[in-house]
Amino acid sequence: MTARPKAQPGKRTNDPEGLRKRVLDVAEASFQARGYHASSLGDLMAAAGVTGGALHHHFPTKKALALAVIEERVAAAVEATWIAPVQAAGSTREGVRSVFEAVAAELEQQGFVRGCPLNNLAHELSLADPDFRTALAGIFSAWRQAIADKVGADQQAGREQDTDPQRFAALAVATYSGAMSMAKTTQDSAVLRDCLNALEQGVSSARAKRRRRVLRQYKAF
Amino acid sequence: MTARPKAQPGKRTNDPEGLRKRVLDVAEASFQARGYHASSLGDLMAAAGVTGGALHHHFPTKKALALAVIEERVAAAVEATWIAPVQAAGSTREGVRSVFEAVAAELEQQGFVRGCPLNNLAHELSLADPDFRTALAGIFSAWRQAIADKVGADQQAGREQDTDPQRFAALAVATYSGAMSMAKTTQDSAVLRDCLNALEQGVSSARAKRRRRVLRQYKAF
DNA sequence: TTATAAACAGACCGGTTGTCCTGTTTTGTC
DNA sequence: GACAAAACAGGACAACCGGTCTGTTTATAA
Repeated sequence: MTARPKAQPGKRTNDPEGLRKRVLDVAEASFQARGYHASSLGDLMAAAGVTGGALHHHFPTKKALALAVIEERVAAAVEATWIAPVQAAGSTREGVRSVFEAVAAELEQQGFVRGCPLNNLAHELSLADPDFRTALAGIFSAWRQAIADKVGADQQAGREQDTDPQRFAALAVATYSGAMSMAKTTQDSAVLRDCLNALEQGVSSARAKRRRRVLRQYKAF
Repeated sequence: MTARPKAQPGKRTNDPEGLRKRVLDVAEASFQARGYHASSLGDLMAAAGVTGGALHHHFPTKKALALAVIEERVAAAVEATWIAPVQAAGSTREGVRSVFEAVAAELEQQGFVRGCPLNNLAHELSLADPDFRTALAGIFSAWRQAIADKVGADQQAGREQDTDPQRFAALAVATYSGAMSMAKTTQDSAVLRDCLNALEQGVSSARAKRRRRVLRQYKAF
């Protein structure tokens, strides 16, 4: 009865990749639901079924863990939720609409709004540490650029001629971010549809504006 | 040498209102810059020059302090920054434009983006506590309603006939919130102007759309 | 097998946090 | 001036946090 080797002696199996994934899963969920500062490493260890030694082996500090969550998980979430669907869509407008509707539908099905992972962490960590801010800003930049590129592709196809790609991309990202912020606070996803409709009314009427302008040019000749 | 009455004996002056104001000032600034969880009461006490007993007398818990900051300071900031200027403006569009430009100019002058007080706290606290969420949601609601009412006033003056007040208000609030989020993360206020320009292009061309529609009606006759 | 490093376990520690508590001083009221 | 309540001072404390440390087990390669 000198040394008690845990429950069963000698039944451990090293699985560094699996353990790392488990930790990231738990951290991503907890950061999303409770935020960075409100998530203690003790809670994460318990939720992931991981000891302190193992956690420290993979992520030396809490900051390193958060940085991994941002770079691997949050960036991937933005890529999967926004960038890929927009790129795959027939047009920027269709892409934006499909994302808004998909997210709204998902929120309504869940009945609970956790908010945008990127914006959640961005608000809490952007001013806390330059490394956090840089990582988060990079994701925002990629997100916005993907939409701007899509507008550019539309324009090369003869559409959206009087839409400024960068400006529209900023508007789309900002509208979604802000709508998710309101949806999270009010716990009501309806604001997403309101914003989408208002956004589309403006964008679609931009086409009308262009037609009228072209019409005037023809008249002028 | 039994009891040592601080530095100078008997030179205290009670100033409950002033002390309370000082605490709220410091808390508002710290919550804005570092967030709720990252702001310790010890830091706030030191910054405000207040002892633990005095702080506890006015704000029994940290939550009570945060609730006071939200209800008294954040709500007032939204009122002063957004609601009052929009109500005072000649039109909704002018009001929104003036607010965006005023904030952008202020940020450029400061050279630093701290973000929107309401959104900062909303992201961190909405899911943390129902009382927080309710208080924050109320501010969002008042903000949005003020803009919607202004659109309604425009419509009674014969303008913005095909603009949905609630939808446009949601879009304006969301765009600003999201733009501030990006500006904070990138530490660049330019995105505010991008969003404003994109927003105005959409909104102003909505007028064009209506004119065209009216024109068609006349042609039809 | 044996050497070697990676992977993991688990206790430990200094510092911090929010809150509470007791006591003292000031203020208002009769 | 007496008295009660409000305002304030400041220490104490238990819980918790993140990080470190030592030691053990597992995998890898020679």
